[in-house]
Amino acid sequence: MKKYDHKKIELKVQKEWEKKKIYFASSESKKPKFYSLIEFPYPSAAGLHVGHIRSNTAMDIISRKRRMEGYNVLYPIGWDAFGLPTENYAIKTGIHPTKVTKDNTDIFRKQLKALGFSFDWSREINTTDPAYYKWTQWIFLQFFKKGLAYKAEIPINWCPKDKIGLANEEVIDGKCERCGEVTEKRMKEQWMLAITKYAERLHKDLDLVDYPERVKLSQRNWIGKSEGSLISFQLIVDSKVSFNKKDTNSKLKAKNQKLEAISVFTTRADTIFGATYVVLAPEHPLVAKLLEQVKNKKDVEKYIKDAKKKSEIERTANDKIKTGIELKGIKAINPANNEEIPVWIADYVLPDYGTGAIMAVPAHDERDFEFAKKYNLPIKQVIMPYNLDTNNPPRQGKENTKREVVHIILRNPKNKTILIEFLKGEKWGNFEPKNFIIGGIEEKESLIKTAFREIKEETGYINVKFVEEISFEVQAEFYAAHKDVNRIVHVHTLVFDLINEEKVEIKEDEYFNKDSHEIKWIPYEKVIETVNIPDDKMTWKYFFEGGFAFSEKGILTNSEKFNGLSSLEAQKKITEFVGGKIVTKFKLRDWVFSRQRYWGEPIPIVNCEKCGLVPVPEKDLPLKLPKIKNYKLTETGESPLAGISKWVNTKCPKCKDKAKRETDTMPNWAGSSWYYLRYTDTKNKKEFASKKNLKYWLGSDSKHGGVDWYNGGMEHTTLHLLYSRFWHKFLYDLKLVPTIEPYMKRTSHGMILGEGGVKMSKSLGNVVNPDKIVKIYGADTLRVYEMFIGPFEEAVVWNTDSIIGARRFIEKIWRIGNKKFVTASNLELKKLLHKTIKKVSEDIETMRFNTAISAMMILTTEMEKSDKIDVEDYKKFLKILSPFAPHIAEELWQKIHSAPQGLALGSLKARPFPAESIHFSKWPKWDENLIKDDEMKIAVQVNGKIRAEIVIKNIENEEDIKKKALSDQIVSKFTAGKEIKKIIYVKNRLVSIVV
RNA sequence: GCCCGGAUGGCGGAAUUGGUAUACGCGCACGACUUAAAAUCGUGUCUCGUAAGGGAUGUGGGUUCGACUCCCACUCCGGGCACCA
Repeated sequence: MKKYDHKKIELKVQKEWEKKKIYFASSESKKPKFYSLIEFPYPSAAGLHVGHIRSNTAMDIISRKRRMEGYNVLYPIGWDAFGLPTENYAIKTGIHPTKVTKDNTDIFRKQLKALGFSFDWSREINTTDPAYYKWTQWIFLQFFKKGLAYKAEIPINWCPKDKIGLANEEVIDGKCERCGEVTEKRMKEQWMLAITKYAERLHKDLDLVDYPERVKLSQRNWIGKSEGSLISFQLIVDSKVSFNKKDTNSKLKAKNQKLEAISVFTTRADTIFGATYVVLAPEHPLVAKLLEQVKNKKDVEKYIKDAKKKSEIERTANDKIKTGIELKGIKAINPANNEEIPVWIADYVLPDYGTGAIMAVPAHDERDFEFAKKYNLPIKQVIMPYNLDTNNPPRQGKENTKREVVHIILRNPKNKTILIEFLKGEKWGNFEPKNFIIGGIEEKESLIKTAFREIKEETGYINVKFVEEISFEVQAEFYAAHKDVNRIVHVHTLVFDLINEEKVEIKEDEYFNKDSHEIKWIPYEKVIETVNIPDDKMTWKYFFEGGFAFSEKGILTNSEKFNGLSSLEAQKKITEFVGGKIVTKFKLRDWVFSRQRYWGEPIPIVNCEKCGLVPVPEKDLPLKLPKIKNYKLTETGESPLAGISKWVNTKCPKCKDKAKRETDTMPNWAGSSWYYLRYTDTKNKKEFASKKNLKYWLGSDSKHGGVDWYNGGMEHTTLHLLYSRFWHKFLYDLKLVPTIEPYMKRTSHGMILGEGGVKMSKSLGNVVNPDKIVKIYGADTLRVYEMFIGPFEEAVVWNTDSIIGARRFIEKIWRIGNKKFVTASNLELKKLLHKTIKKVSEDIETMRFNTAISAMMILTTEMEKSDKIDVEDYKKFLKILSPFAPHIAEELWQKIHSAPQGLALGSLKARPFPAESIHFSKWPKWDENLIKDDEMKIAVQVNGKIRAEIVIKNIENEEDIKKKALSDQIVSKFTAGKEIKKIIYVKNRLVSIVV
């Protein structure tokens, strides 16, 4: 037999496939359809990346398997060719982007064909083709007509180097995603798409689709849905400032001096009694109005001006210190308790989230806390942590008793220690508490008086001095064994200092005596690790660190009639009480849709002085990009199109007067937002795709239809994937697509990293050239290698040295083809084959390609050893191999069909394609009976340690197996003289003996 | 800071989801074939120990007859978000 020659085989097979157009997907078929999709590549000058090959091969394997399972498969390919790199290249070289794109796609096409992907090349699309972008523009006009595409003067992220406005998503760490230049804010009139109108549906419909959880999660986070309350705070002229203090009617008059009310958004209405000030964003529209009433107008104006000047980097810097300024002479009224509280302006409040104004609750919000500390604003606790004692939880059926309790931090300031009580014995179950001095408050007794009494009773110290009450209360619930009741205690913590060591004798009783009770002085820094009840731990931390914001939910305190409610209950009740409204807000912003660049779809709108923004009539689409000589950017930030007066100056489609064209182009996310729809009907001149074809390829079940399987990168989760879901939903609303979601199933490949575990990049010089690998090892080897390299959904490191393993596997398959085949079967081998069919069939579905290949490697090793291979078995093996290594599988398949039985294949020259392609043969089924083993080895454990291995037969019952295990020589050595307590038998796995 | 991943031999990675840890591949060592080399095939390859046996899945604890797998605390690495009230 001739040596395996990948070059000859692969080229021949590929030509044959192309000639017979075997991957052509007809939209008229009785077969069930399967639409598999990869993200179409951007045809960069660098050529195909090994990462492209990874995801393309994976979906190729799935597509090929589906064809063999009888599906009519659409596996299309195209080019996402608009965008900056091509344009920048054009600027540098003067070569027209169209030409650059053509050259690059030619290279990509050749490379992809060399890898043997089963794309339907007749459906190739290109986003820069006017026949394609005609429909991108057409869809944009539909957005415009529905009022979802609009122009707005907004601060945009401006990259001074690329001279382009960027969407928030394209700014990474305040820098341009493409060139790394620090971006700045600029006010600019931009085209926007109202994706926020779809926020709720984009969020909710994730329930319908089969995406990886982490993808759903990050989309949900990006959309950022939160439910909260809108609450109005009445603003008034500060009574103290405006009126003479002697005026007895000052409060009344102040009430008459009502200003505007401000609406705040909060998710924590339960904390409103702790709202000690309100804050407006510097950009808040009300600020200008209020300025008239403000006493410190000049300072406030200066602050606002400075805030605007700050760059994005400065505003979002990690260690940014919060700044703000009070609006003097103005107060807000907290609607919960009618207290007058100050009004501030600060840039930590974002203008475009919620209402651009907040109620600040420093005790329960970290940002407000930080701000309050800096400007000495009051901090008032209204939420108590709720500590359920897990060592000693409340018991069902026991009486619940409420108690006010005081915990005392008794300090010895001389040696910086505090007193901790140690309770011993089993009074608290098997938990031994270590805590501060604790005492219940007797009726009508003050906290301080109680504390003095408890200190004396429990420690004997009499000379102590009250220092302060910690403004951090806690609620705890536990079972009090000595009283047989459940306790709900409200803990107040007081700090005392020891003046001297003078003591009286301690009275002992049953609960409280020397044997069970001990007191120790613990240094400050050891308190946290010593104390073991959560209440004291938290309170100490609060005291020692000088306070913190407790931002979790809990139980209300200092909130008048709402005291004792849980946060959740209180949110609704308080919102109602203050006349607020429950609303939903989203983090998602509208999509900035303009780019001031040349190489994109022109926005088909005409600016007419009389008629305003007028859409280009649909019959005039596509609005083609004009040919220009100079792609250089304008200093004004306008698109290069603005310089082509012949193109810009046009007539208004409505009134026929002189008008100017829109010169902005669309972002490169536009073409990719709907490309999967065009694939269903690439040549259609009347519609972006016919309803018939859409219905065939997406399905007619609106809730459960769409592309069957879409694989792509994690980096597109919040960009492309979200954008295209938005477009699709919009088109669904226009009844132009049959399903509410574009993609039924989404999977994500991991990146291929360069050697050393770093990203492949030109600058690091670790980019692997796939052409070279294909030349040396062949496409089949490269495909197998990339699938074998590691788990598909995780990042893997490229290692050129390991490719040889994949090549050896392919060569081994070739050598097996040189064996003499028989019709008699080798049962052991047959069994292994069927196990492998099962494994490969299942692993492909879960994208565990690496273990599928591993199983086939084991099978081929056994095949090569065997001198009897049933030709039908070998054919089955070739079938399961064929999605992974389609060329060699096809070649051997064709040889078998031209070989007389019993003859080594190698002696024959295969006529090309005497039989139908292997890729349309029937996917083999495994025989369950052949998979079962009638004899197997299982392990025997004694006390959890593996001691022996026994052989059992399928037919043996559990008792026999246990007996066999016990009678084993080695096992009996370990069980000798010991009592057997338990024997556990796990079917077909092991016997575990406990002695 | 928050969210999501991850950590297993010299290396890439397996482990039926709680049941014989290290499958498969790379590398390495030895052997066969060869005048020789390459290729190929075979054998071995976590670790300590002559053996019996012991120890190992980032660290420390826990649950269990039994833990890479579950729970708690932590370390390191990768990715995303970042004042979203």
